Amino acid sequence: MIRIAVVEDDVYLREELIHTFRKAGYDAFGITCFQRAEQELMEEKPGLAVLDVNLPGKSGYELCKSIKKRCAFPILILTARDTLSDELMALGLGADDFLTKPCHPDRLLARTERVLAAYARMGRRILAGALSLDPDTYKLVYGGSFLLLAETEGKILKVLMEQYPRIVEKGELFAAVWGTEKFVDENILQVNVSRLRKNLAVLGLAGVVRNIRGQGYVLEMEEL
Amino acid sequence: MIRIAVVEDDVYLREELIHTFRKAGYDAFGITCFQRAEQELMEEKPGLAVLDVNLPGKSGYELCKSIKKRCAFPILILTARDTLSDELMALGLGADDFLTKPCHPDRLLARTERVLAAYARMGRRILAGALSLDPDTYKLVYGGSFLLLAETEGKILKVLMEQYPRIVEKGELFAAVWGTEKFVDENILQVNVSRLRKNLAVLGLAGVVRNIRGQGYVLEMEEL
DNA sequence: TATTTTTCTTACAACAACTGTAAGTGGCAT
DNA sequence: ATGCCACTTACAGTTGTTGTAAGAAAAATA
Repeated sequence: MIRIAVVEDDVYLREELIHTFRKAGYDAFGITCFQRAEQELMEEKPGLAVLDVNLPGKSGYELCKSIKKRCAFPILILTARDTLSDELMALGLGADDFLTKPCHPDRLLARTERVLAAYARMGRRILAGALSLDPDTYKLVYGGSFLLLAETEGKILKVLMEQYPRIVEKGELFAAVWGTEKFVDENILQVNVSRLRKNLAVLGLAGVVRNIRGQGYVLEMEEL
Repeated sequence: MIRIAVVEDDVYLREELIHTFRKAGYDAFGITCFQRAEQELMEEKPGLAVLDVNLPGKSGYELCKSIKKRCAFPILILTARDTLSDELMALGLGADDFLTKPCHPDRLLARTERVLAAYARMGRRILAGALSLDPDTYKLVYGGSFLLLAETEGKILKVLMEQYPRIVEKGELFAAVWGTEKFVDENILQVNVSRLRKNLAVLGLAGVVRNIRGQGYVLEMEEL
């Protein structure tokens, strides 16, 4: 069953949204601790998130922006204000759709289904900055062109993207790629990072995989 | 430059839309012959199509539906009526977004960019019925699961999907897959079709690739 | 039913791509 | 200046993909 996170401070509206989703067969749940909303969303990894932009504390727009930088699930923005600039702002932040309160259940569900169908059809992807990686084929899409990575290189990049923008220790990489913390040969990682870098350079992504001496590897990108 | 097709019967609105797109750096053009709109769209293969649903003759909804069955470009529905049922209908037909007239240029461009970004990010795909194929990796997505095809099998399926629901002659397949009409060994096609079928069966797609004795192969699907 | 044509299936060997090993070079830090 | 860490290139084993070959099954024709 598809899980949907509802981030909304108004109790009544939140429960109504959750109820609407549950009746339609989704596994909806509310997030009430807005300080930890981002963290919770990244841990839960729902199939979709509905996000009120008028949250107390951190702006919902900020939340949307920082989630979209590295999340793989779609986000529906919900707002009371119905101005064009709000809508443009939301879409500019990478939201997948924009709905105004009050919102008819049928409209909510229609938009939800459309977004989910689009995501399902393209298959799941891992996003980090402007990079988009298919975790099954290791096809990396960036700025209109793409690159097909070999399995090992793809796995390394996948971990780096999932953890972006964190530094990933070499032990973690060994665990994720070869299934063991205890790396027999330190060199094999370097060989594959080297190959990965050479391939990324073709896309104009030279210098993106950086080594932090004694710590591990990071993805480093300026652009969104 | 990205090409945008505008299908709208009102001259003024059409020119205004085209002008808005051109000013934003798109290569927009109008389609006026609505009888041939579908055919023209399939030939032109624009990067996006804006479609008025209140066209003379064939309903815009019908047009959207039949295009979406086998097109790979996004469609924006434009309508004068602003009822919920119109919107639900449009989204149900597979439209990528829904806008009401009159539409502010900024909103139009924002929605356009969002849809194009989504398509660019997922990379181009070939659609036929409920099947979605990545023509670079030959990853086939269907109903929540997926399958990675080998190159030759993928090429065959790609041609069948591109031509869906037409029957494809064996000569065409040889031309597209091996680059020659004159097939040295008739058998190699059968071998690969056989392998393709076996793989498709895993996804529950047994019987989808059909042979028409003496003519060629077709995709046959009931569902959307 | 017998015969011919077309299509389908399985096994096998050549080939290409990917992976890890090995060995040596380069760069950073104390 | 020395030692450690990171990088690069070449090579060989392994894996998966491709086309060939040969025979079985199915459909049309007589």
